[in-house]
Amino acid sequence: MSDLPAQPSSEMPKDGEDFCCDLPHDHSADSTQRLQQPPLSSEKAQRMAEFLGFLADPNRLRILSILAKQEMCVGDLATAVDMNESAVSHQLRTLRTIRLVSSRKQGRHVFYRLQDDHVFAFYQAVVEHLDEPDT
Amino acid sequence: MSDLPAQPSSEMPKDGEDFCCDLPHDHSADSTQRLQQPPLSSEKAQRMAEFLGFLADPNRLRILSILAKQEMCVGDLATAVDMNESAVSHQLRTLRTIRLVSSRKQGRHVFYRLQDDHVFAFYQAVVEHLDEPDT
DNA sequence: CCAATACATGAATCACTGTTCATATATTAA
DNA sequence: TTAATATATGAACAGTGATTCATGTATTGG
Repeated sequence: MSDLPAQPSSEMPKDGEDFCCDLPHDHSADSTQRLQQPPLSSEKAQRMAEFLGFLADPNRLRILSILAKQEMCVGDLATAVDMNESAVSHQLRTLRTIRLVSSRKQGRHVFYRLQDDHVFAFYQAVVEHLDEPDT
Repeated sequence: MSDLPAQPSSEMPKDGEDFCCDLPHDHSADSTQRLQQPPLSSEKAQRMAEFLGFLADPNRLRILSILAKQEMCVGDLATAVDMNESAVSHQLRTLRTIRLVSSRKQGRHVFYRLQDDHVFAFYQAVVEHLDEPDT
C-alpha cells in the first residue's frame, strides 16, 4: 500500500467534516508523515517570497544587471534603464533596504553597487537558470 | 582615466538638456561601452520578472515544496498548506499555466506534481541560496 | 436519476506595489 | 549667498494579484 502512485488522504468522510483526512486508516506513519512535518514553514516561505518579490521586477533586475558589472550613479542608471530618476531612486532605496546594494557618496553623486558577492552569485544563478528553460 | 572608481557620464551639461550624458569626452569607448550594450534586454528582464513573480508567493512556495517531495491531490494540498480549496485550485491553475506543475486525473481526484526536474532543481537552488544569507 | 464529492472558474474585493509629481536636502559653482 | 545639479522622499494614483464567495462541471455511489 506504500508503492501506489498516490492516495488522497481519505475517500469517504464518516463525520460531518468537510475534509477527507479525518479518520485513521493508512495514515499511521507513511503517507502523511511528510505531510505532518510542515513542508516549508510559513515564516520561511514568507521570507523567501519577500526576497523573490524584490527580484521580481523588470526594472530592478535591469538595475541589478548593470550593477553586477560596474558601479554607477543614480542619474546614469536612470539613463541606462530609461527610467525616471525618481523611480530609480525609489527602487534603489528598496534594494538598499534589503541589503542588495550599497552606496557611496562622491560629491553630488551617489554611486551604487551590489552589496556583496553572494548577491551577485544568486543573481547569476537566476539568470542562468532562467536562460535555457521553456520560453 | 580608466582605472578610476567610476565617473558619472558627465558633470557639466552644456546644452539645455536634462541628462548629463550628452556630450563627447571620455565616452569614446570605455565607460559607456558596457552601458551602450543594453545590460539586460527589457523583454528578458520582463520574462525573468514574471517567472520570479510566480515564485514570489508564500503559498505557492509551500505548495511547490510539497510537490517537490510527492504528488498530491487538491484537497490534501489545501489541508497541508491550510488554505481554501478554491484558493489552492487557483494557485494550481497559475502553476499549471506556466508549466511548473502538471496534473493527473484519477477518479474524482486530480493529482499534481512538479512538471519536470528543472523546476525541482531551480526550486532547490533558490531554497539553498536563501537559506544561509542575511536574515 | 439523484445526491454527494472533488475540483474548476468567474466576479468581486482587498491589499500591495511601482510610478509620477511635487518637494526637500545636499553639494558645487559663480 | 544664490542658482543649479544630484539625489531622496512623501503622497497620490493606477495596475496587479491573491483570496473569497458563489456557482459550474465531472465523477462516483445509491
